[in-house]
Amino acid sequence: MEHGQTEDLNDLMRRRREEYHELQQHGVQPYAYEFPVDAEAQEVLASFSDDDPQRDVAVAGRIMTIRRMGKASFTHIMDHTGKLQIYVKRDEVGEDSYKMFKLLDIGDIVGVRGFVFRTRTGEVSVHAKEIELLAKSLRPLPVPKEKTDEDGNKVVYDQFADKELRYRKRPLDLILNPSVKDVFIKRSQLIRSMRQFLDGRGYIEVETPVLQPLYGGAAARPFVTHHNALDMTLYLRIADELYLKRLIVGGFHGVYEISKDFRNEGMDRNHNPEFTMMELYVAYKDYRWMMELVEEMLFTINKAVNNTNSAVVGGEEIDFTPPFRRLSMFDSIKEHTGEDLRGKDEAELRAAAKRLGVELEDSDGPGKIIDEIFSERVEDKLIQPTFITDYPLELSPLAKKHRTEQGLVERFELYINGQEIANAFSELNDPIDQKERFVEQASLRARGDDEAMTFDEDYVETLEYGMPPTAGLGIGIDRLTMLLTGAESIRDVILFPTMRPEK
RNA sequence: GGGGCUGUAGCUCAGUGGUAGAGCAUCUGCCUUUUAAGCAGAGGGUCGAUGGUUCGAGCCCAUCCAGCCUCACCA
Repeated sequence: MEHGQTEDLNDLMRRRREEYHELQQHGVQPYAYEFPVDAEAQEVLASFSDDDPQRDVAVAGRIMTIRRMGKASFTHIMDHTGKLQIYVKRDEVGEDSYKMFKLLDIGDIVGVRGFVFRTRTGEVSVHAKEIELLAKSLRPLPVPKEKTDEDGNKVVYDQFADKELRYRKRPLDLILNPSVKDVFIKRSQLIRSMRQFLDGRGYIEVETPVLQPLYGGAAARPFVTHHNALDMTLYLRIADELYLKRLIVGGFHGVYEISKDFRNEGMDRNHNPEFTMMELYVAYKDYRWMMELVEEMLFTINKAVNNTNSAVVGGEEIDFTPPFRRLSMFDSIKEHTGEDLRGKDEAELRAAAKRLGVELEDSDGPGKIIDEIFSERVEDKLIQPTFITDYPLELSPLAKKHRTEQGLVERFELYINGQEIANAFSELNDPIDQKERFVEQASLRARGDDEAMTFDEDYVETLEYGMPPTAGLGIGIDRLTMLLTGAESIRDVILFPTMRPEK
């Protein structure tokens, strides 16, 4: 795709290449080897004092604006902390340097040595004594114009706002829309804080296979690949669950993994084919214990990211202060629809769905009907953090039967802002029960449900050695990031979201 | 997969059938504290692609490609 690009150079790019050669002819190396930076934009601005205006600094960054006025010019450079104005005067930097400077463009990266001062119009700037080209930019950078109006509001003209281009050309997006970087800094803080939380409790971070001979642990269609030397089909993991629980059998008391999972399904605002999941398994604990851990973890993480007890999403303020509300699935449906589905058979459930205007497939069993009603009528009303507990058994082939409620499993999902953020259960550790569940899944698959779980004999065999009671948890990192940063699309929290190739 | 919208200069966008436009960016000239700097001038286009209708298509029609929004399914 990049071959032959020299033929397609438009005038702007041709011009920059000419400048590149011209600079070389004047003995200027267009790509320097290093520059000893000793100050950053934000800090220079913050620490300036009119009483002591002669501080010398060496700063470096990308040229974002240039205003040339004959024998003197102003330029803004941007480093990783922000923008800083540079004053370049011919009589100060010298004739050769000023000639070099005139060959520079928006997008070029420069190093500047000079002293900090305040201009006549009041902007703290660096008065350049030396300016040095560090990297020539050969492609035009669509830098938007900015103005600060009388009320101090920043007005941006010709913003780089095309979503397709922003996702395809993320480096440009990061340069031109600096607030994008904040989201990914927060994402990093989120993951770091989660690790600290889990490490602090002594859980071990592990790595399990991405390439799996059998995929499992969730209901989803996989990506399929092939290993040449073994001549076998391998699947990209859809979840880590079964491997992590093997490690609990192996004697780890608590393991977690922050992993990329892959699901071969539709893409939209909430789904990317590859996404990041944290899964945690802790021996001798159940799902009730896990609720408390989740509350505490999310409160801690949000505090680390947003420095408050809450986050704002879509105009709603989400309060992360524990404890979160706990509500059984049946009670949540009763609360939001008036229908009490407890103990109802399939015909009664279908009648309730009809009353509520929830459409069903003929093949939907009782568990699926309850889930449909919940999804349609309850889910999006759960704005503040709410644990929905005790799910129908058919929907949860890896969860343990409820200790008192017939037909249910000990499972919870945490809903925040109408979205599922966490999924957890008391893990099924009875190998005989587990085998029966897999058989049930296999029959669903035979009936054409291609999201039904595959029968993992090796996993059942592992359970037969004995797995302690275990609590398991999965948290979607991308969605949690969306929640904590107020992002509206998963593509805004993934640096390089999956895109169809151009052309 | 269904529905809606979009694709024109490097960027943001006008352009309802008759010689492709604006602002910014770029280039030339002037300008030594400017800040959407300013003034004067210049260059820049396979109008997403292919086919069709027409004397004539950026515009109308069809198909395709890509994207966004939305609904359905999924974390």
